[in-house]
Amino acid sequence: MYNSPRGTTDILPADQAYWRYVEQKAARVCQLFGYQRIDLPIFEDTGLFIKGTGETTDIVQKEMYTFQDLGDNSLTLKPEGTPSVCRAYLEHGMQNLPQPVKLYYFSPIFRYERPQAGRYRQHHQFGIEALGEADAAIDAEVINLAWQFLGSLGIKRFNLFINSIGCPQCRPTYHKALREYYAGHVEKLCADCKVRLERNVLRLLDCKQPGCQAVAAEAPKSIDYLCLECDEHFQKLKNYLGLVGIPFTVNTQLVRGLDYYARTVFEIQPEEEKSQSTLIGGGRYDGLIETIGGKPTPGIGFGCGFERIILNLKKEGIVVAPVPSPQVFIAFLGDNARTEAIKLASSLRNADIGAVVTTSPKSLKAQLRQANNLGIPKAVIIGEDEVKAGVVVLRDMATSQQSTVKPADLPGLLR
RNA sequence: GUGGGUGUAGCCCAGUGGUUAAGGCGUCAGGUUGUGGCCCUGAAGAUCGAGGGUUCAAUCCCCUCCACCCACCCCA
Repeated sequence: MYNSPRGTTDILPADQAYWRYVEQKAARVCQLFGYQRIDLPIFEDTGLFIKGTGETTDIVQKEMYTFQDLGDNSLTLKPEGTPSVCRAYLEHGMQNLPQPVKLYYFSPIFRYERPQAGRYRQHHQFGIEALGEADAAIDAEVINLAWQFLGSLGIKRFNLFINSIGCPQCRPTYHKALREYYAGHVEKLCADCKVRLERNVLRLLDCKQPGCQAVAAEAPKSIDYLCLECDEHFQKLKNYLGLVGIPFTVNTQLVRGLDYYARTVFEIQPEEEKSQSTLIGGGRYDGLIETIGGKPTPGIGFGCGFERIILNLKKEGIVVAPVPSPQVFIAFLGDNARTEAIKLASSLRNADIGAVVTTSPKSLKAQLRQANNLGIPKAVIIGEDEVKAGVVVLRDMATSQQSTVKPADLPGLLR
């Protein structure tokens, strides 16, 4: 016996309605905002992530599924979507398209992590990216799209948090201030944070240890150190969000784990926050495309985990429409009827009507039970008498009403 | 990677150091001759997560491993 690999799950027929629902809502909201679908490979050259995602990130340092293929190339199963999209943007000369280029994707994502509720080694993301536009209006649009998406799913309680972490011009000043501040409080920090102080000061801000939180609460805030341009950008973003009526909270301790973020970062959380609860996370990555070999090009986007969305749909008791059943079940009695049943099913399908026939002969009782269990609304019954008369019996499963009809009339009656 | 909890049929679960491991849901089949959903009856389905150990004997005790859940970490 084999099990699915650790941290992976099978998406069974019983759950498909949720997946299709989320996918359809996502595609619809993207269409409403003018974002176009792009599908990308699930593995990429390892270097793309080392450079793009960033060498110091946890993702690159300890979570990638990296392997050599038979041609001795180092490949990596996508640990996130953004670098792939940027690679495709460059590879296909999308700088020459009207800017911004607005894309969305669905992709499995692979990270070697310890599985937990809402955290998997293979999960599925819906993501969008807007490339080639620096104006804060696009930041607001991306956030707006995320907001509308959650709303369209019927999820009621969620909150938006935003922050600005500055740009390469102003961030050094802030980092310096942060380091100086923390230098005075080293003794109060947890072991992890002492390491972070050396490696990635920003991360100190979102440590969950009570001692560290107390220190972080008093720490200098990035928004107080923004350069003129970054500050203006952040003010504009807030204005645009107000314009479309999206409530937000500025969380000055919001930092994201990827190296490439600049200026805007944001997260959407369900109201009752738990440890693996972030529904949507994103931000601006103006340096990324240059890092992977393009001309300096601004970009912003977000990622959204299907599994967590569906967890919340279920938690909020949102009922989704089931994947529709075929319209008709064809029951037969005897070999001659069987022949007719198979031919009839085929011709109904050609007329775009879903039809199911029992594959091995069974009692009529068993066949109707099967129809019932499949949720099929109509049954056609063919016995020897019907074959002789060239008719069939049409039964409505909900009302139990039956009538004798000509096979040729069925498409009209069933459609 | 660290710590804690759990692991009995497809699902939910009872149970015991020793003859055929209980029940519910679901599945399948019957309840007379060609009719589903309710009800009744019956059947199939479990090497009691895996491996090792203790014991005359282990699903139950011990160890290891694996998986899932929870927290840390990280993130979607």
